[in-house]
Amino acid sequence: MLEEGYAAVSSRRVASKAGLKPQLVHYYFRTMDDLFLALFRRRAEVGLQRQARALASAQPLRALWEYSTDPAGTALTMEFIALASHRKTIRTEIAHYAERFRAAQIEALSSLTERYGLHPDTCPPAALTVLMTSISRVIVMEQALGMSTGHAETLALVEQHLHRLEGDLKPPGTPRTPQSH
Amino acid sequence: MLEEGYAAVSSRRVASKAGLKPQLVHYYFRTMDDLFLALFRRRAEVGLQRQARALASAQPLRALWEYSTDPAGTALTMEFIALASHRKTIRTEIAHYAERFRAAQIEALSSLTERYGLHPDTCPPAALTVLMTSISRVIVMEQALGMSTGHAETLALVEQHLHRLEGDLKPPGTPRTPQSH
DNA sequence: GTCTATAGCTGGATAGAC
DNA sequence: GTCTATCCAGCTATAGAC
Repeated sequence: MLEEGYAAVSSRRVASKAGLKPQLVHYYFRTMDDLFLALFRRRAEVGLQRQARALASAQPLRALWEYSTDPAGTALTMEFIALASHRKTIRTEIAHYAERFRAAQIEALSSLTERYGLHPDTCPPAALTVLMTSISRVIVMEQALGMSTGHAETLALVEQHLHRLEGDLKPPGTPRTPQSH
Repeated sequence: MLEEGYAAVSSRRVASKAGLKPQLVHYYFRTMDDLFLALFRRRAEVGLQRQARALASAQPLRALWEYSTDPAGTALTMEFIALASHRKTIRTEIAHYAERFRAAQIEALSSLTERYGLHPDTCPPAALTVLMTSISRVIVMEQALGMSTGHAETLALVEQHLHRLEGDLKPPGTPRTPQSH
């Protein structure tokens, strides 16, 4: 899917990669759409857990931002969205999971608004999640195409806000305030 | 392309829509990629002109926003991007035109910064174009999937900023200040 | 579960007549 | 420019043997 797109994923090629006969693919997944659905669900469940860990970390916004700027993950997600645009059953499934991702983000960010002193009118949590998703997705997508104009300025803007809300970037194990032992 | 995706565009189907034989498609465009390239270029040139008109209007930001939230246009662009992800020649061409679109936006917005009293540090024109592109593209994409969570809040945020910078939405023919004749 | 065999379709692209 | 003819390849999916 990553190298040649969803349309290049055939039962023959999948079987060949697995060292099996193409008919076995149809034995496990009757249609190719069934295979895509199974693949998407497994990926989405793992992703939901990773996102939950990110949102529970010491710097939730930074962790979320790093998670959403992963190039390989974004590329595969875009491929699934392209597929979903033309298959109703897959579209329904993707929309369902995407709403779960977003709901978890909104819930986590809502509990941060007072801690961070965010005015709900200036930028409600729901809008913040859409903003972060949009920016990361489009920049990663454009990078994959070889574009770069405006990226540095936009990333600087994001970093500026992240810094204001969560301070410097700290490695995962580092406590927010130095502790003596 | 819109209904079934770029992978469903074949010389046979194109010819059939045109009431001709498939071989004629190969006569005019040796390969299918040549056909996609020609289609993309024609669309891009028209788009550049439309964008230029939008940026030269009385409310450039609003006009740009309306232009970039067109569902059909966005869907087709996303289809070309999906195609470009897997064909080098098409990727190069799309990146080239996308940079031209962006450059025109940045140039137009740069001349607006002082008129609108925008601080270049708060939001440089280059970042503003990336922001508007990102938000519109992702929201339109999500709407196509049937998602809606967070859209209202985000659109309200955009409208709020558009209003601050360019006032109310006025129909194209309406002058910014009432004029007597 | 894994295989062989097979039906039936769709596709890109070229050669050469007119 | 448009056609006929053609090659060769790829694909999904099912039936049925072992």
